[in-house]
Amino acid sequence: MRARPTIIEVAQAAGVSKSTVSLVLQNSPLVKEETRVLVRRCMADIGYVYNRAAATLRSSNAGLIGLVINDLRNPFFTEFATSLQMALSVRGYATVLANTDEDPAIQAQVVGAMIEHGVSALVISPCYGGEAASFGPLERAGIPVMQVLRRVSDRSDLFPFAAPDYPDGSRRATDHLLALGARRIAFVGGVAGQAVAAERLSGYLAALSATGQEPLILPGRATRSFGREAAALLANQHPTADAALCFNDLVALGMLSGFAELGRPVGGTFRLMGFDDLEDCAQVFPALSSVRCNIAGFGETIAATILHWLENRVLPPPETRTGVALALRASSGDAP
Amino acid sequence: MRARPTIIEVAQAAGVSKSTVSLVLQNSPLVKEETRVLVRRCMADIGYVYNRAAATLRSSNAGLIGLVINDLRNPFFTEFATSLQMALSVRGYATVLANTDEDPAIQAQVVGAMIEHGVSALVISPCYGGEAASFGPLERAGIPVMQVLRRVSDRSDLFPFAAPDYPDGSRRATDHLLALGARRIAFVGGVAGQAVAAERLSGYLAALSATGQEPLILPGRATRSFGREAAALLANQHPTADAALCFNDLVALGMLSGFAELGRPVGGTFRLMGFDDLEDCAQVFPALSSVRCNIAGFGETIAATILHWLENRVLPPPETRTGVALALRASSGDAP
DNA sequence: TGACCGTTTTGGATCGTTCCAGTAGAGATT
DNA sequence: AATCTCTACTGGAACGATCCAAAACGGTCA
Repeated sequence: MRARPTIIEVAQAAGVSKSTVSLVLQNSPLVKEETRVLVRRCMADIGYVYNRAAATLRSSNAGLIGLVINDLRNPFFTEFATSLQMALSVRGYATVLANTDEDPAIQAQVVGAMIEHGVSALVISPCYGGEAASFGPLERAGIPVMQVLRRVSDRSDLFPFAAPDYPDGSRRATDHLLALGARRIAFVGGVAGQAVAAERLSGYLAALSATGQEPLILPGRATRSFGREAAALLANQHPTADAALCFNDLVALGMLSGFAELGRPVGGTFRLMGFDDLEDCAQVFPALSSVRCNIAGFGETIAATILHWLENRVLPPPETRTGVALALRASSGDAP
Repeated sequence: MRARPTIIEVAQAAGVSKSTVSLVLQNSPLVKEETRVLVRRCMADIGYVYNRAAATLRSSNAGLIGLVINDLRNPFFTEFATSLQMALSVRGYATVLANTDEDPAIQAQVVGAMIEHGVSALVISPCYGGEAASFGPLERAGIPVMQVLRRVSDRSDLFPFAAPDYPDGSRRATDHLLALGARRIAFVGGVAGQAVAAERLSGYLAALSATGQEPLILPGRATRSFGREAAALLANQHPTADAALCFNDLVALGMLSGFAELGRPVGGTFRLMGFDDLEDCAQVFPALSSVRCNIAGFGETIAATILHWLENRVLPPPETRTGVALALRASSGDAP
């Protein structure tokens, strides 16, 4: 377990100065090709590894990006985190990840830790509540920060926001159900007062208001188990409902098993749609129609946006909406 | 966007030396309670934030733990990563996470990046292949490294291994199916030649060999879509099979929808069990029996183990197996 | 009073880079 | 021949903490 070699040792081995070695490390055009090759070979021979802590101290650019997620166990966020991390890795940045489990106190703590670690930028899918404790320190740190998937701080000038176009998605999903002849469409899941729930609900309400159909809203947690309960609730309390648009796929998948349990088929007399288009949707039976957010593509877009901001000082617009599409399958009733 | 204050400014404000401030930061018992309080207040007043890069440079302890995962989109690994990260966070460590998507080249690259960032220790659920490119640099870096969930490097002395007791789990699951009267049990999913598949298969084979029943093995990828195909395959090619133990829950969930598609009920004449006990198992219909690995608890155990190694230089045993339990539900046929 | 002791505090060296001002040397220009 | 320009390289001063040997302080004791 020897101490790892430094650029000074590399410099000695190559017979140049440490400054030259440093320039080689930065791929500076100032060094002759010949010396560059020589230095690179000496590094390999000696087993040199770059010490980023030292570089960071001097140049305050750690090559670290923070990623804070409110609920990593939810596949929607996992997919986002994974695609973002991999895109950053390709560009030479490492990702410090933290899950907050929707807890503002944990969020404040991990944001603080990330600032200490000198992350160059931060992407946050925030939890609701306790904005000041997290966004205050971030503002003081003066690093690029993007809010994604949810807007919690209203300082979109400082913390630009990006998300799929949720209202458009639910509007189109509702229109689709209406076009298939649904007369009573429920909106199931989503906690009142949360921004994402409000957005997804708004498209549903907009589409319904054009028809005169009364909304039927069953709010609840965005989980499979709530979906199951909701299936029973809907069957018992609202027998006239002939379709449901769910807050997200988890709720819809839960409803699907709830209906299976009740022995009630889905896709014929009752049409069901989810939201997010998780991988599972295509694999369950009957296959679940959903609103595709292309979350992997979204993750890559965010990676590009934040790095562009970081490297070229180009502030993104305060709000970015990415397009959504319908993924139509058997559960909404138009597949064979 | 002012530069952030340093301990020197804190020292001036508090009227002490920078050394004292440093001692306060390290919670050293050498400083008087009175001065500690004074210094802490000055830090808060000034808005001081700790600069870990500087501390790391001097003391080479970054408070960063690397976590490398072969397939983060799989909920099993997500659950592990999340619980590990949160446990580390509580202990004051930040987590640098990378997904390798089962690609040895990506793995080598991210491991290199983590070493550059000076992670103090690393936890890796490795991909198969390309051991040298990842474990060579790790050995040279001389940091604590644990292999979890999969053993790929056979240097268990250098890279201790920890995983749930897979063979025991599949043995007990198979015994359970046998006890319920299953006469022909298939093992579905898992790629031959991979260590985890071999282990999970071994318990199945061990349990069967005691009965004289012939094994029936349908190898395949550990995905929902393979599970769906396997359901059809089993129904068509092996009609005598009356039970299946799957390589993991994804395969079992896929089979469950495959059988639903075929109109064949599960839980009565055909018994199905998964492996891992993902959250979904309890929510699908019929609820899926599985082998519970308590992966959240496993994540916390690993956090404790690696930190104990790091902080107290106590090398963990070369192999650790954590207990598993059966989670019995309707799909194996003994629930009402 | 002065030597001694334990508790707190302190200045200066140090970690491994990057940055900056400057130098050496080769060729072009006057 | 002297000056200028350009390229390629260099030495030393940062960056902001930690570490260490030593000093300051207050109290005890002979």
